[in-house]
Amino acid sequence: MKLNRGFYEREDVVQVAKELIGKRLFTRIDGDITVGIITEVEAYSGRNDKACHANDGLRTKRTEVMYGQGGMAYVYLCYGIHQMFNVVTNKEGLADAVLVRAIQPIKGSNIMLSRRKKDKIDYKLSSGPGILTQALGITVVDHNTLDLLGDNIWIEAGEKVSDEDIVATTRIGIDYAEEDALKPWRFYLKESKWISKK
DNA sequence: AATTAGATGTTCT
DNA sequence: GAACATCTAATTA
Repeated sequence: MKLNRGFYEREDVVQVAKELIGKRLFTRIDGDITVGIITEVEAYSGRNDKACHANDGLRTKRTEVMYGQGGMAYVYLCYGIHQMFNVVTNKEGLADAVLVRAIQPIKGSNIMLSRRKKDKIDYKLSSGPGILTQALGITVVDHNTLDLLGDNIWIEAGEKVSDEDIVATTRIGIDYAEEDALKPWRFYLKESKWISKK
């Protein structure tokens, strides 16, 4: 069962981010379906969060998707090389998003291996924001602004995860965000090996 | 094991 | 022109 619109449209991004841990992320590209369990995420808020691209009402071509309704995909290019996949949350006009940073492959790992040009299945296959998109075949041109209730990319419920199994810590790569860099808005599965960084 | 350099496009100064 | 929600391979210890 796909997660419904109401899941994404809730007000508290941090809560949505935490609940995305353990969910299953699907992509279907040219008929090939690949699936991974979400093991690591970060929350970004459009208000009072200097780390967010759309902080303080900043509206550009790139950030426009985040102002749309919850449940859309925000994919952007980072450092000119890596594509990053985010889930847009909150209602229209409020630019919040959750960055998916790592997944554990559960279906189509052979396809992921060939997309990543690897021959071994380990955490380097899909743990890290720039490489999980490679593994799942997510790109800016194909997936930015797509609806996660559609048939190309979507999220379904998975195993139940309790709060004690989730670690909350600071986000990565956002030192420029001053005091907001200290927010414990990164979440990951405590016992999982599929984590970009402990 | 830890650090460094290089790749490279979009956005903002 | 600088900074950036990063990854990899090469170098140093």
